[in-house]
Amino acid sequence: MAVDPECPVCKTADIVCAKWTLLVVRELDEGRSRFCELERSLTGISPRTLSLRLRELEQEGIVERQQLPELPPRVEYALTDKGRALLPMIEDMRCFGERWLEGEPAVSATVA
Amino acid sequence: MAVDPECPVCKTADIVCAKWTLLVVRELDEGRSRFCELERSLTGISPRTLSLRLRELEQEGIVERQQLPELPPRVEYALTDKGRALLPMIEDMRCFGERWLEGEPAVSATVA
DNA sequence: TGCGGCACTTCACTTGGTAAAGTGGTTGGG
DNA sequence: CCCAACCACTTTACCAAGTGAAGTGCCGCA
Repeated sequence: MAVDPECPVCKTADIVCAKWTLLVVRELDEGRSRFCELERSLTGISPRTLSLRLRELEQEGIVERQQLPELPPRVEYALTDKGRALLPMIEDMRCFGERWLEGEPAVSATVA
Repeated sequence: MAVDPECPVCKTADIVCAKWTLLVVRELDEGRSRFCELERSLTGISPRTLSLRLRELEQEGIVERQQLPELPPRVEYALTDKGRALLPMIEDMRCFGERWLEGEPAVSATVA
């Protein structure tokens, strides 16, 4: 997926532009969470995609996977500092969406 | 591609997470540009993808397409205000990339 | 007159994401 | 005691997005 491995913007885009990535991060910002909890709050995500995304994010050091030593063994995911460094982007996107994408999906001019 | 049409973050992600989108925007922030110039500066993009992306971005009101009345008719693309509203995200991504993605693509721990 | 540039489009192919079902381990209920 | 359900995922088959290479129609220039 990489475009220019030298360019910080490209490298970041390669990570965060995979579908659901930012939503997973936003969800984990609410607090550590288990697989099935994420599955429930991210309505529409397939377990396969969630699984892939969590593994990628773990490899990138953006989320931390913790297998609790209980029985049955639950698994919890949490954001790392690196992961929290993605939050400003999400905030920018929220602002952009609220300011420029209100209601209609960019149909015609709202001139009047 | 849409996930939750009510959520500003999702709606924004649906636009900016298409491949090359942010790079096109960044390129146009350098000044208005023509199709083949974009093709040359965005090394690796296929003309099909560039064409699709420009059309989508035009529909969203993020870029402006201007057919100059010359012969042969050149076409120029430029950012709108809405398009410039995406620049903070790109800046965040650059920062993130520089701070957290230096050099290695997240191989192993840099603990020491 | 034919060569090259511009602004794309078309086509065949690969990759990424989805939906639905399945797996293996672990309780809890009848 | 055993069947159902829950958890944390995989597997499989499919569809959509992006790629690479080639092609199109228009033009100007030598």
